[in-house]
Amino acid sequence: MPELPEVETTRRGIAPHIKGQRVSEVIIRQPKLRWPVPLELVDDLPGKVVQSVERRAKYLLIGFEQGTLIIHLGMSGSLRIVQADQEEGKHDHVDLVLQNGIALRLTDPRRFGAVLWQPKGVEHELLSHLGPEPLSEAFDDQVLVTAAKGRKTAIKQLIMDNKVVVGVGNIYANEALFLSGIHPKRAAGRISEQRLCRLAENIRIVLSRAIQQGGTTLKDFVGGDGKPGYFKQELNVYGRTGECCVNCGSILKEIRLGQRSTVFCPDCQR
DNA sequence: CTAAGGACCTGTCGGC
DNA sequence: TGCCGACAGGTCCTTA
Repeated sequence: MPELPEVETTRRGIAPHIKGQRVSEVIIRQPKLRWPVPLELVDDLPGKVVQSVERRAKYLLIGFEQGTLIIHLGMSGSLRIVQADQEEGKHDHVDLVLQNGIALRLTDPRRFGAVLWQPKGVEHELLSHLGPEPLSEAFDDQVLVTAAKGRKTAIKQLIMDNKVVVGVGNIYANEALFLSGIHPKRAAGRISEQRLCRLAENIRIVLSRAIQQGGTTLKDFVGGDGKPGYFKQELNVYGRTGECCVNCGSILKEIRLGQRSTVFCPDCQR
């Protein structure tokens, strides 16, 4: 589930519940995630106070005076606020129990997610080579132009490369390319500056609109009733293979690009 | 340096 | 109904 908009929605949802709270207990039921969950957290985290809840790319950063708890939701992860005594489900791997009686609970069936600890002072290796945030000023029009120069890579793979720009997942890569009228397979180096700028703009638009959508279901999400419904938004191409293009009516096609499903309009996207 | 593919996991769905 | 393969919103790591 988690693309950048959902991670941001999660961040906004959990922040008010955990910020300023002291950790009373850490429960690790399943340490085998993408990387082993550091078991020292069980002994070391209790007593510490959550100072900040931030996001970098799709990583959630829970800041303490002594360091940062890094959480990634992988492909199937979600974080929810629950009552600390709520019975755990099959894939509820980690609980951060807080002194106010609630717990931040990580659920992740596929276990591609991660929970890591980074002591204060040094940036974590995973975060140190990331490109600019797509919704920050650092993602200006030059970013794609520079990154695309001389590259033969398919443009879709370029915008999904975290070293170029972070947070553009499969769904929104497809959508942004559709809005820009660019064929996903087009060599990045063979796209005009003007079109690359349009693509950058559409990445911003698509992501911020999705965050707004996530925001509408924020309440339900935090209440523990379910997941954010942002993806109910109108997707133009993703998941619509074989259906009609909303622009021209042609049949949307699906191909594989770097093992990922890629949907586009063969007539609108060149 | 770039590019391509495998790896990590479980759950679900479509076809036979 | 049951089994099997393909596929799913991510991304690091190895290999060429």
